[in-house]
This record gives sequence, C-alpha cells and structure tokens, in this order.
Amino acid sequence: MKTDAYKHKASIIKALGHPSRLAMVEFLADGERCVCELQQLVGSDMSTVSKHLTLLKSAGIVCDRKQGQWVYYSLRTPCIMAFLDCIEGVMKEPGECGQCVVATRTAEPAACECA
Amino acid sequence: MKTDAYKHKASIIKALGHPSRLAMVEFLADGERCVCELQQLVGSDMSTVSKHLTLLKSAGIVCDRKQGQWVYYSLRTPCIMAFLDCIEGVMKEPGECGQCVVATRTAEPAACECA
DNA sequence: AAGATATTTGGCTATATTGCCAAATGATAA
DNA sequence: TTATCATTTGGCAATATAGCCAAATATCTT
Repeated sequence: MKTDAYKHKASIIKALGHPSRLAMVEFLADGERCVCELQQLVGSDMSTVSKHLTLLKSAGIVCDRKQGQWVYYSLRTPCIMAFLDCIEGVMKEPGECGQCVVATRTAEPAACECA
Repeated sequence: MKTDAYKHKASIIKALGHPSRLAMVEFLADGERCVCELQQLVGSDMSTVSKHLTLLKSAGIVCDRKQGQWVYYSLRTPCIMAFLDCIEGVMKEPGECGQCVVATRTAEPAACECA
C-alpha cells in the first residue's frame, strides 16, 4: 500500500467533501467567478468562503487570478466534473451486493485467505 | 443552492477522502474481500478497519455479505473507479489558470457583478 | 457446552475541521 | 492621503473524525 500516494489522493478528495466547496466547484464549471459571487452562492461569512477556496486551491482543484480588487477562481481540470457526475450514480440505489465489482475475483472465495 | 443534495453528495465524497478507505476501495476493484484481508492491506487495528468499512457502507460505496464467520465487502458501483482515476489527473500539474474551465463564461468578467 | 476465530460496538482521548469575529492586506477612488 | 471595497489571515470555540483498547456478538469446531 503506497501510503503517501493514498494520502495525497485522499487529501484531494477530502477537499471536495464539503457541501459548500462542492457547490462552488459545480458553480465554477460554468466559468470563473469572483469570491463575492461564490459567497452569494453558499451564503457563509466571506472569511469562511475564502478559507474554503484556499483549501480547494492547495488541493489543486481550483486556481485564482487577481484582477483589480477582485479575485477570480476557476477550475483547473474539467475532469473534476466527470468525477462529480459519478457520485450521482452512488446516490441512486444500486443493485444486489457483489454485482457491481469492476473485475471479478479469479477464485471464488469459499474461505478467507487470511492468517 | 440545493443544500440537502450537496450535503448528501459531499458525505459520499467525504467517505472516500481517507487514505485507508481509499486504499480499500481500490483494492476492492479486483473483487470482494473479507475484512481480514482489508485489515492486512491497511495495517490498522481490526476495529478501526471495521469502522471505516461501516462508513463506506453507509455512504453506499460498498456492501457486505456474510459467509460463515467471514464478512466479504465489495464495491457497489464500478463507477467509483473511474471517479478515482480522475484524481490522478488533479495530482499531475495542470496548465495555466483559467484554461481548464468546462464551459467558458458567456461574458468576459471585466468587473464583478456583486452587490 | 466450551473454545477459537472473525467482526462489530462502546467508550475514550487525541487530533482535525468548521465557522465566526476582528484585524490585516491590497487595490481603487476621491 | 483618506476612505472604501474585496479578500485574506489570525484566533478561538464548537463540533466531528480517527484510532486504540476492551468487551460483545456470531459462527464454527470439538
């Protein structure tokens, strides 16, 4: 188990795992927005929104651009949206257990291989 | 902003945002595994692993099946894997800021529309 | 029934995250 | 320069999460 790679990957995912940050990321799919527009979207304190954006930025999900007194944020990769669409699939009730594995195991597990 | 939908979506993503849970989910892409195999993978206490699995289960990401004294976990949707592949993209350094928006904004933002 | 194995649950502490306020920074306008 | 607006930073309290141990549950074996 490549611990460092998983830590890094998990930290990116964790950045998306908050309702406000998620809403902002989806909103940014339409193009870049200034912080004040994002604040209107989520309705939290400006400082809270700013901290969320800092977190998304350090995760590599968004980037910012300063123009005048405004800071515009935008998505760094469109891939994030495909990523999020997938979650909708998880939200829908899936079928039987064991039906949805990506690749089926070579041997049928009659007993566990542990110990 | 549909708060409840974002909360739900975020909770699913949050479930994936932990190194051990992520490692287990990727491991399960090969097929179902018993808890003891997953414990060997991540190396934490059995009770810790069990709690991680409970969390993944209540998020709808995995499901479990009891057979004898073992409990086998498996992925509920293969989609999760495509989802995770995307994160690799974020891990690679992307290009210029503002280049990667999914859809470009209709009007060029010369000034912010706030207030 | 008693012992062994696999897993879950309860409980506790350590640590991390969240969100607000107040203050600081940076840019623009007067 | 002073005032104003947009944003960030520092600090703090409330809450959530993680991980360990010990105990409980469930199944299998003898």
